Amino acid sequence: MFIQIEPNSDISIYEQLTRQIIEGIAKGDMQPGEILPSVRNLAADLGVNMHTVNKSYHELERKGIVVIRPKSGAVIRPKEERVLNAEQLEAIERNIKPVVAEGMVLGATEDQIESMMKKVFADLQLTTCEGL
Amino acid sequence: MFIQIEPNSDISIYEQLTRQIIEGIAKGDMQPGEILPSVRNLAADLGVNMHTVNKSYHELERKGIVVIRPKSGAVIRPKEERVLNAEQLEAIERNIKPVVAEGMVLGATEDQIESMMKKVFADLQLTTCEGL
DNA sequence: TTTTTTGTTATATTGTGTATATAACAAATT
DNA sequence: AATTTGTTATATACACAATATAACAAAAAA
Repeated sequence: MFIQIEPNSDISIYEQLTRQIIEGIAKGDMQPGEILPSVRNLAADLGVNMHTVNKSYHELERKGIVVIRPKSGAVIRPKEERVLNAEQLEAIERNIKPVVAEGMVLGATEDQIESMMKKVFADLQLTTCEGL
Repeated sequence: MFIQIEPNSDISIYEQLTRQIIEGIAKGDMQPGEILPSVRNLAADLGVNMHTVNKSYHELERKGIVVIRPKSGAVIRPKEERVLNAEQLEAIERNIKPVVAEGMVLGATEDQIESMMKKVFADLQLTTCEGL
């Protein structure tokens, strides 16, 4: 995995880790069904504490992205299981709202925000090759 | 102003305040050029500390949404001054990225995310009446 | 079946950020 | 002249982030 932690970021380490793992899955760097590195191994690789990685994995489980098998590992949920329920849809909308509002107030048009979204979407899905 | 603070939220008070002020401006509840309530008044209204409100106002200034005139007040920047610079565009994109990535991994399609964005956009711009 | 690795749990410490409280200051406003 | 304003300073309490160490029991590997 290609994860880069910035210790002096205003984003906490476990949050940086969580985001980068999510982006990694989105990009296809990590396939559904795969097991994430053990908390001890990844912690050693990144030079952070075991518990910080563990916290990130549990955050991913809370979001419904991985399933933690006790004493075994964190498995990326297969695509079949990724059916958006109402709760998750609301969570996404709750996340989008402040971002869009801030963009609007700063003077961005709907088109600008939409094209930004599409750009991000395209960047992430570049290596996924959905249709194959 | 119609601001509601949830003390037991996982979002900090000054962050809740910042978001709701931004949404208020987006909706048109507060017009550009208007002066935000004094930190002491708003703090008293909401039942929070003066410094918490002050922190929120400075966060709004950092984002480029208000201008603080020392010993006077925080003024909502007029629309004419709202020209998105490169830095702000990057900030918006940086905010959008993790939200879109999470949505994708949870199984949302580009269309789903796009329509969610448009819904949020429409809700916020409902009372703005741009063209009048 | 040993040995190793695994996540889990517990305790403790350090540092940072949030939020509050109180007070005083000087400039702006009334 | 009196009040209100943001600013600055100090102090306290609390929660969270991150680390360190240790021990445990189950899973995986030898």
